[in-house]
Amino acid sequence: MKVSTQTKAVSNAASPYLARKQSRRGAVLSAQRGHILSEECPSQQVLKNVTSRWGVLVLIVLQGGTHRFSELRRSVGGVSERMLTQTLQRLESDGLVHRVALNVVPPHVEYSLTELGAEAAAKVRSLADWIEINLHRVLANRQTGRGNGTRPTAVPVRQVKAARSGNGSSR
Amino acid sequence: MKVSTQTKAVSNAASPYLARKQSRRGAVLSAQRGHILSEECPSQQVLKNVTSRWGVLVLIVLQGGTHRFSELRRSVGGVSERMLTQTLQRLESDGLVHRVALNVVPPHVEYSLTELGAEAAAKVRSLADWIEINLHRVLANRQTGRGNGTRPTAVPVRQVKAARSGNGSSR
DNA sequence: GGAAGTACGTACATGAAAGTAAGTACTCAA
DNA sequence: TTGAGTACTTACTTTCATGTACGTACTTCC
Repeated sequence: MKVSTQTKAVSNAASPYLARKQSRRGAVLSAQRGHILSEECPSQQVLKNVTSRWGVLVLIVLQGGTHRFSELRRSVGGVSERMLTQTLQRLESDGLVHRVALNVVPPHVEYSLTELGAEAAAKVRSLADWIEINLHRVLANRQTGRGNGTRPTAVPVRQVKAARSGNGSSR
Repeated sequence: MKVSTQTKAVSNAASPYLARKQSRRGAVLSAQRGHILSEECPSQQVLKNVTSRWGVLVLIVLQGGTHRFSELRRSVGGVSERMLTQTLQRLESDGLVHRVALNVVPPHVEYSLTELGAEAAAKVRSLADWIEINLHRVLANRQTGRGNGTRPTAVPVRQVKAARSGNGSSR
């Protein structure tokens, strides 16, 4: 019953999407790039885990070094224990986070980034940094109320007979 | 509460989260970084728009140049018209995407990245590229079934009396 | 002359993500 | 002796994202 196919259904077919990319980078990348754009490509799942609401924040915090579960909970702000657990488990199963449970009675678990995780975290943080730095530019845009100016609500055009859209505009 | 503070509640208070970061970067960044980690910081909303399932893909496609709505729909693979519209509108209101509607009868609308959007798209793509290139490493991890090895399901420790967790582990 | 294409808007349905609350087995400080 | 802290799990609920379907005002293709 709805096994939350999240972390599942990926382990089997680990083939068609792993096309060798290093062969002729640059060219292929901008031309076809059929991987992440095609649905059901496992990379979309990884992307989701990494860019999920809490995933991003956890990766950023862990960039600062090893943290205990409760430290993470306090650092992130707003996470519920349930969500933090789930996020960490997904990141762990993707090999981005390393978990070490000390076998003591008041539970003590330490989380840190793996090599893989450190690389991903760097990318994620780069994005986050950009957003924080440019936030004012984005907010400025929102206030000027773009997004509904030219929008014609329905199709109010009436006497403007078609202009034959026979131009390739792009590509 | 529960005003669906999503797209709202951002326009007014555009202040406490816009702390000047450029002043003493590096240092502050790794030390406090209170912005994206604190809930209700508008940057989380921007992050969500940019890293949403379709947001990422649209940005990547638009990096290839101007596209019409229908071109985007075909390029992305799996998007419904509704979702594409919504995604584009959010990106537009964030000032990342520019929309030009030609006033002709078979509707013709062109979407392109703004300067701001191009910067964001570069970051996003960097992440996406990393994921595609390292996908095999992640998938390899999943198959070895990490994530439940050391996990003690409940609290099976019994005779291991507390080891005084009085260490600062990190930070 | 009916079908398909265009770029949406809107209503409804579903499924996934997230929150809430409680339980666990034990320790330590008050 | 009560309360808080630890690192979770499980069950249940709510919120949100997304999908599906249909309408539109017109044109072009078959």
